[in-house]
Amino acid sequence: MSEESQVLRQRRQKAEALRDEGVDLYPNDFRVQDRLADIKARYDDLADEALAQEERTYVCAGRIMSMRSFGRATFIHLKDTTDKLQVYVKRDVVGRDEYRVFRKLDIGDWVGVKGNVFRTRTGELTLLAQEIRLLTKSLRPLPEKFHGLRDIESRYRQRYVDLVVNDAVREIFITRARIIQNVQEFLKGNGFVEVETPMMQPIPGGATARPFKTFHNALGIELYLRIAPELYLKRLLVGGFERVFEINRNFRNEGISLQHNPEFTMLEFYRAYATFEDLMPFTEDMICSVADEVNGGLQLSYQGDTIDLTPPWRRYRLKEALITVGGLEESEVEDERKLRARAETLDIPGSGPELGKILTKLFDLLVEPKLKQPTFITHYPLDVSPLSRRNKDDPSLVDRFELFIAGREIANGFSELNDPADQKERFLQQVAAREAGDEEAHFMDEDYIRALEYGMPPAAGEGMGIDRLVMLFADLTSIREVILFPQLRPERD
RNA sequence: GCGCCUUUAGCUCAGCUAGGUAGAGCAACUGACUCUUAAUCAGUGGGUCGGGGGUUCGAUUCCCUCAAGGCGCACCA
Repeated sequence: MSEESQVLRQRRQKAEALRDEGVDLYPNDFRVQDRLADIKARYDDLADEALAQEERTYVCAGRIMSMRSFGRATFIHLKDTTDKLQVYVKRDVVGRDEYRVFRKLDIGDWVGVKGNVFRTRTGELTLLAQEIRLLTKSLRPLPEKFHGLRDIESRYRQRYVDLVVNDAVREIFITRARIIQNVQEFLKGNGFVEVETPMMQPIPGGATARPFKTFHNALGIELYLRIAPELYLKRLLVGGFERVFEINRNFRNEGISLQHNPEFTMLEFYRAYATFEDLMPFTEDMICSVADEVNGGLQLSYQGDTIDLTPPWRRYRLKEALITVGGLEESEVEDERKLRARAETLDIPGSGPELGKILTKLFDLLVEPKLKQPTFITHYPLDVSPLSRRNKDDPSLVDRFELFIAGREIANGFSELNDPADQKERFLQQVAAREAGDEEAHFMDEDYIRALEYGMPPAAGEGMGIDRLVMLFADLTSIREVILFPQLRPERD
C-alpha cells in the first residue's frame, strides 16, 4: 500500500483543498435532533397537500450513500443508524458558498442537514436542505452502489465497510443482539442471576477441548483461556446461587470451520433442585420465546427446510436414535464387538477408544445430520460425560441430553454430579486418558473437588451455543456470518 | 493438518484450453444540466493481472513455489 492509487490520491487532494478553504474536515459541534426513521414514520401516510403545509425544520445527520447532481441542485441519500432518507440540496436555498463546498463532498462523507420535508414528483419523501455541512470527510471510496461488497474476505476483514453497504449484514447483528437480550430476559424472568466468571483460568475445565495458553507476567504463572465456565458456575451453586447463568466467550484451540470459530459465545445456566428432565421443557420454552421475539412464530425456515418448534419436541435415547434414525440393527447396538466393527467400516478407529466414544461417533455420523426437527437425545454413555450425574437404573449411563435442530447440536444439558468422591474418580480417569495422549481430557481440579466437599445442591445445568442459535434464526450456514470479526490470518502485503 | 477451487482498476466482473505486455459497468476527474433515484449527455484518467521463481524471442495466460481466502474432509460446540 506504499503506492497510493489514483482514487485515493484524488480523495486526499480534495480533502486538502477543502481544508485550505477553511472547511473543518472533522468538526464535532453539530447537534442532531431527529432520526431519519422517525421523520419517515411521521409523514409516510401524509398526503402531499398536508405535507406542503408542514413547516417544521428537522436536524439530522448521516452518511452520504448516493449522489445525483444537476448542476445547481443535487439529490443525495442520507443514511443514519435508523434508515435512509433522500435530501434535496438546491443552490438557491442553501446559498452559493455553502453549495460550492457541498459539491466537493463525496459519497461516504458524513454530513449534518437542517431542512423541511416535502414529497418529490415521483412520490419520495425528501428533506429540502436549508443547511448542509460536512461532519466527517471520508478518504476512501465506498464499494459500488449496485453490487456492494461481495468478496467474503474483504467483508470479514473490513466489516466496517460491509456494515455500511450491506444492510442485510447489519440486520443479522441486530437479530443477534435481540436473541441474546431475549435469552437474558427469559432467564432473569425465571429467577436466574447473570454472573461473570474467569476467562483466564489456571486449570481449564468444563469441556473436552484443547485450550489456548498464555502467561501472566506479574504473577509469573501460566493461564489458560477458558474452554467453558462450567466449573466456576457450579462453585457458585456451592456458594448459594440457586439459579445462575453466564453468556460469554469460550476459547478453544481447534480447527476453524463453517461451524467453529476459536472464540465463540456460550450460554450456560444452572438450576438447583432440578434434573435434566426439568431442563428439556425449560429449553423448549426458552427457544420458543426467542422464536416469538425474532421470528414472530414457531415455524422456522432454515436452508429450505421448514422447522417446527412447537413443543413438545421429539426425544430419543442415544441407542434408540442409532436404530430408528441411524439405521443400525438392534442386535448391533447392544453388542460391543459389532459396534466396533461397524465403526471400522465408517473409518472410525474401532479398537482404541472407549465404547462411549464409539457410540457418540456413530451418532455424529449416522444420526445428527438427519435431526432437522428439534430433537432431544438422552442417556449418554458415562465415559463421554465426566461431569454428569449417573443414571440411577444404569450406572453406565448419565442423566444427560443434547438438543439437535437443523442437523446440528444446539444445547447440552445434564443433571450435575455433586458427589465429590465420584467426581474425583472421574477426574482421575480423565487424567489417565490425558497421560495416555488424549489432549482434550480434563485436568484434575482439586479446588473443584474441595468445593463439592462443602456441598453442591442437587442441580441441573445446560450449555447452549449462541452463535449457532443465531445461525438458525438468521438462516445462515457459516458461523462467520454471525460473528462481527471472525478469526482470520493476519493480512500481509 | 489434507484435498479441490479462487485471487485482474476503489467495487463487481470479462479476458486465460490457439502465449503477442489488458477490457466492461459502477465509482473517480473535466464540462453541461434546479424533481432525480442504477439520473442523463460529452470528454478524460486509472492496473508492476496476489508475491517470488521458471519455460519462452515474448507470460495475466503454461509450470513450480509461497501467501491469503472459500468449500469439503479431519478435530470439535
